[in-house]
This record gives sequence, C-alpha cells and structure tokens, in this order.
Amino acid sequence: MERATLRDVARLAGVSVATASKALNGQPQVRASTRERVMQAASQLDFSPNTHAQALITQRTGTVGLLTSDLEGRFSIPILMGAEDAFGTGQTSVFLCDARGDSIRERHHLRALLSRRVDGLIVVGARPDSRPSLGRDLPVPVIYAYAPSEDPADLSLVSDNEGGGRLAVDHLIRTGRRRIAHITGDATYGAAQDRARGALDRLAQEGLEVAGGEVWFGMWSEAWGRGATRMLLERCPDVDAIFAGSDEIARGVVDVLHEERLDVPEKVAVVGYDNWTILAANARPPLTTIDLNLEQLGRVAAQRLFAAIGGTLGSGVEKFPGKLVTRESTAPLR
Amino acid sequence: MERATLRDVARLAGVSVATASKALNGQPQVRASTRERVMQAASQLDFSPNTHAQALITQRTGTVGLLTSDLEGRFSIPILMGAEDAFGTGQTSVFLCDARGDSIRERHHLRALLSRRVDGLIVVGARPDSRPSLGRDLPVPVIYAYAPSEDPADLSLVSDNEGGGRLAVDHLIRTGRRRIAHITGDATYGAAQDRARGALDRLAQEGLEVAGGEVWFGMWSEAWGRGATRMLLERCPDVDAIFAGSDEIARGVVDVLHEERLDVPEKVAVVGYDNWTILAANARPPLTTIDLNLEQLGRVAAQRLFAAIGGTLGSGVEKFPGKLVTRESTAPLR
DNA sequence: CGATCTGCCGAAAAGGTTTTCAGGAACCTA
DNA sequence: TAGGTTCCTGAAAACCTTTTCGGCAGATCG
Repeated sequence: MERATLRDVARLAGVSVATASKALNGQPQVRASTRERVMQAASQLDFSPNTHAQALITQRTGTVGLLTSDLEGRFSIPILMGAEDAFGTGQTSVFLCDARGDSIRERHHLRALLSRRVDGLIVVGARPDSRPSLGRDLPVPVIYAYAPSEDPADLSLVSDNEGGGRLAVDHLIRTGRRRIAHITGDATYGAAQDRARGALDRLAQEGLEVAGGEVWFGMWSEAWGRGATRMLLERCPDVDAIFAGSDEIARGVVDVLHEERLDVPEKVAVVGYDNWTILAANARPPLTTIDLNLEQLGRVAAQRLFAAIGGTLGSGVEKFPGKLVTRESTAPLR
Repeated sequence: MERATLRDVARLAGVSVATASKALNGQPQVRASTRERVMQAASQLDFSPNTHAQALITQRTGTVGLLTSDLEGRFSIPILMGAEDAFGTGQTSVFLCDARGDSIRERHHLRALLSRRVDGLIVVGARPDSRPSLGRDLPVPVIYAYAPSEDPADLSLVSDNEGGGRLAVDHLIRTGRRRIAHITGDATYGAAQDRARGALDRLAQEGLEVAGGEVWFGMWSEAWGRGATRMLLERCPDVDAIFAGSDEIARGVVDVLHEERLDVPEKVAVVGYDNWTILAANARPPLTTIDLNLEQLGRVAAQRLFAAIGGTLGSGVEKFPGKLVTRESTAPLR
C-alpha cells in the first residue's frame, strides 16, 4: 500500500500544500468549507503525516527514550506502563532500550537515542541504589526513576522506602501487635536499610524494640525467608508479627509459620513488600504488602519530562510514598 | 549543548557536505586523507547524524514497533528482550506500545507507528490463542508472536504446546513413572488443550492412560493446583507423577503434596510449565519445568522482520519447541 | 469612486541528510 | 601535444512538512 503525502491530499482537495497543512493542523486562516474538503481528502487517502519531516522542521520528535537496566526485573515494567499511560493517547511514543546492566551498552543506546533526537530520557536503574549520572551536558532533559542519579544536579524520582517501612509497622501496631520482627534482604541495598530504618523508627515511636533483638538482613529470596524465620522462632517464639522486606521473603516466612502450625494471621501477622501480585495474592493466606506505586512514579516522570521539554528540569531526589495493600495475612489481634 | 550538523563537520574539515557524508558513510570515492579529516572533525564536534533527515531520504527509519497487549504479563517481556537482542548492537530501535487489551487503543497505536514510518511490526498477543489480524494491506511487514493471527495469510510465530506436553511426559516416563496425572488451566485456552493433547499422546504411545482417569482442567492458579491435587489424591492415591500446566499450578501441587507428606520427587515427581523463574526456582523443591523459549522466539521474529523489510514475508504459523529444564522436582524412581 | 481593511490562499524557504552527476586535476598513452 | 583515463570533489535535487509573507479579491468606509 503506497503512502499518501500531503501533496496528494492537497491535489485531491484542489488546494496548495500550505493550505492543506494549515487545514489539518487547525490553523485559523482557512475557510471552513476548504478545511472540510481537505479533511475529506485526507481521510479518503488515509493520510498520516510523516513525523520525520515534522520533526525536521519543528525540532520536536514526540518521542522519549526509556533506558532501563533490568527489563526482566519487575520494577521497570510498571514504570514503563505508567509513563506510557501518561503519554498515552497523546502524540508521544517511547523507545525502549535495555542496557542489560552493561555501561558500554548503555552509552551505545544513549548515542542512538540522541541521534534519534528524542525529546527526553527516562533512566530506570536495576536496583534502588544510586547510579552514575549520564552526564550534565546532554541536549535533552533526563529523569532518573527508581534508582537515583549520583549527581545531585540531576532530577531523580524514587520510592520512599523509609516511609514504606514505617507504613508497614504502623499497620501492624494498629492491629494490636507488639512483638514485631523484621526479616529483610541484602544489607548492601540502600532500600533494605531504609525500610529497616523506617520500621525501627515507628517502633521506637511506640516505645517498642524490634522482636528478636535485631533486624535480620540476608538475601532477597524465599529460602532466606524460611531460614530466618526458623532462627527467629527459636530466639523469640512469642513473636506476633513479621515484617518482611519483600514478598519473596514473606512467602518463605508464611511457609515456615504454616509448617510450625502458627496460624497466619491469628497468631502471627505478616506484611510483605513490593506487592508483586503473583506472589502476594497467591500466598496462603494472601499477603498484606506495601505497593511501591511505580506506575505513579512512571506517570509523574513522564509528566515532568513533558513539562520540561524545551524548558528546564528541577534537580534533587523526590520520594514517592508507597501504599499499604491489605489482604488476609494481617488482621486485628483478638 | 547545541548539536552539530553535517554542515558544521564539513566546514571544520574544509570539505563540502556531500564529501563529508560520503566520508562518514564509508563510500569509496573519497581520498583516505580526506576521510580522516572528516572523521576527526565529526568526533571533535560529537556529531551524530539526524536520523529524521536520513529517514526522509532513504525511506528507512531503523525502527520497529512492538505492539503488545499485556505488558504486565510475563510473556511479552522475554519476546521483547529477544527482539531487542537481535536488533541489539545494530541500528534498529524499538517502539514499545501497550494496547492494554483494548482494540481501540491498538488501532490508535498502530496509526501512530505507521505515522512514524516504522520499518516493521511485531505483535505480541496476551494469550496464546489466535487474535484478529491487523489487516492485509499494511505498508510494512508484520509478524505475530506468541498469539497467532487469525488470518493464515499472516506470519505467526508461536510456541509448540503440544510438543511441550509431550516433552514433559516423556521426561517423566524416562524417570520410571507410570501413573502420571495432568492438572492444568482454563480449558478454553488452546494452549491448555494442546499441552494436554501432547501429554496424552505420549502416554498412549507408551500404552498408558492418564492417572485419575482424566485431565484436570481448571484455572491458572496456585489455588486450583492445590484443590485439584487434593481431589486427585483422593481418587488415585498411588499417583507417582503430576504434570502441571503452569508453574503456578505446580506450586499449588507441591504445596499439597508437602502437606500430605508425599515426598517430592521420591514419591511423586512434578513437572511445571513456563519456567517462570521466580516461581519455579524458589519452590520446594525447585521445579523441573518446560521453558517456552520466548527469547528465541523474539530473536527469530526480529531476524525474520529484518530480512523481510523491503521484501516480503512468508505466511502461516511456525511452531517453536520448548525445552525441558530439569531441577529437583523430578528424579529417577529408585 | 478611491482608499483601506479583512479574510483566504499560495509561493517559497527551511530543516539535515543522501545521491546523482558534472567537472577539475593529475596522470598516462600514442 | 592532444586526447583519454582515473580520482576526487562539489553543486544541486530530493525527501515531506511547517511557517512566513506577499498578494488577491471582496467588503467597508469616507
């Protein structure tokens, strides 16, 4: 199927290309009847304007690049969806590039995106710790999402892990729990530290200590959730709530509690983190958990970027609160 | 940072734009020393060619659209990665669009992609059953992946579910199992039917019937896996292997077997489907499962598309075999 | 009736690159 | 020395659209 150009439309409508252009773009200096004729011709030919010619002249492409480092990971996807959503029915399309965690490949993709004259960039890191900046003197605005940039002059949007930890513990306290433990992942992750800090903070506010005497750092896996829970139960058999640093860990936790015939949530309440639905919703019982609200993060990133195109972006790190999703693994203590 | 154009490069190198273009594109009719000067100038100015101007003139954009209907779903991601990988270090970038299962939105995205003059399209369906064609008279080649097109004139790449079912049962037979049951998902899914057919086929070849007397269709969930296993054990307590239609279901299966103190794989072997790592690898024990090989599917889709650009594509449905991934949930019967 | 204004339309330039083609210079052959 | 090659280089057209600006026709006003 050959493509119609504006020339074809103009010819069919019996006007010049200039007029055709103005008619289709809603410019005022064209008579209603003429506009009608042009529109008619355009739809008859199934005309759609060549965005490359438009880009060339307007200096705007209506595209943004999304540079991620972990596509397989579950974090970039919701952000991507949020961004796609915000650009959505508008005229913006997104180029997706996965650097596979390789900085060479990242440079390569960056080059390609700049060559394509994207209007802006969203960079999504693989883990929630800070990552190297792409540099200061790029010709387009850049927003870092999920993983903040090391350079404070960049704008980064991250989720508020400390707040999330506080949220989880707050919920447990409200359901009447007092002996609350925290089993979480790799201590080298800033997110693990932040969540723990928030949790301890909220406990302290209530005059409580963490059950088991310490936060159990380990790995982001079900197996660690199981192992840590066994150790915890040995040291502190009367624990009445466990806040897990991820839904994976939480799955391991409920698994062992189940084995030990400690009813969830009757005896022990469990809160996960991430709201990774496949894990959280299918657990026995389904897990109360903290949702990172990544779609919102993606949406905001898109909006900020959009607003900044042509203009300038802010800088610094903005934190987005998570939200509590309650399921059956927590319930008021009777 | 202002962008350098070819004009700037040419001026700096003291040649015309025509020569600069030829030098940078490796055209032969330019003296080595001149080429060198131009390359020098280009890198000094950090020049990267405006792809829109190139697209306008060459009629090639070096972009493809990937139109998916379930981004959150786990199937489009590996395909996307495979495709990205194949285009990879080349000059092709991919536009990602998620139609959210809405055909209006799909038309809209299609329009946008055609307006951007993509060189080709990959359409990834939400479920492995056939889906409506995008139409025959599109100006670019289209490949349907995962979910085949309803129109046999289109080219579709799908995974071989029947072969997968056969593969799973074959493995169980080789480990000495004879009383093999099959618990799977929604019977309205072609994939469920195909996997079951393959499984029954391989059983028949061995002169065996399916344990429990029938294939247990139900839902793609852990809960169904649990429920079906309980029913199965009641009707057929001496079952020695269960082939689950998905890893989710398999998780439910091993869960109940564990409860019933039926050792996996000693007493009962379990095979899942999908190789959804987070589920399969973290199960107790880790699950043997069928990998759909979706990355390969994505890679092949990309290659086919690439080869077809300008030329023409084949048609029909091509099936890709899955592969068995053995973990600890199966072992030879002693 | 002449002058000014308003409303529509079209010619042309611009945006950055590739490609064709003509021409200039240097070299070789007879 | 004249004519023919071979190598390089540059001018210009083309791709498709947007936007500016000039012009023309008709209407309004004095």
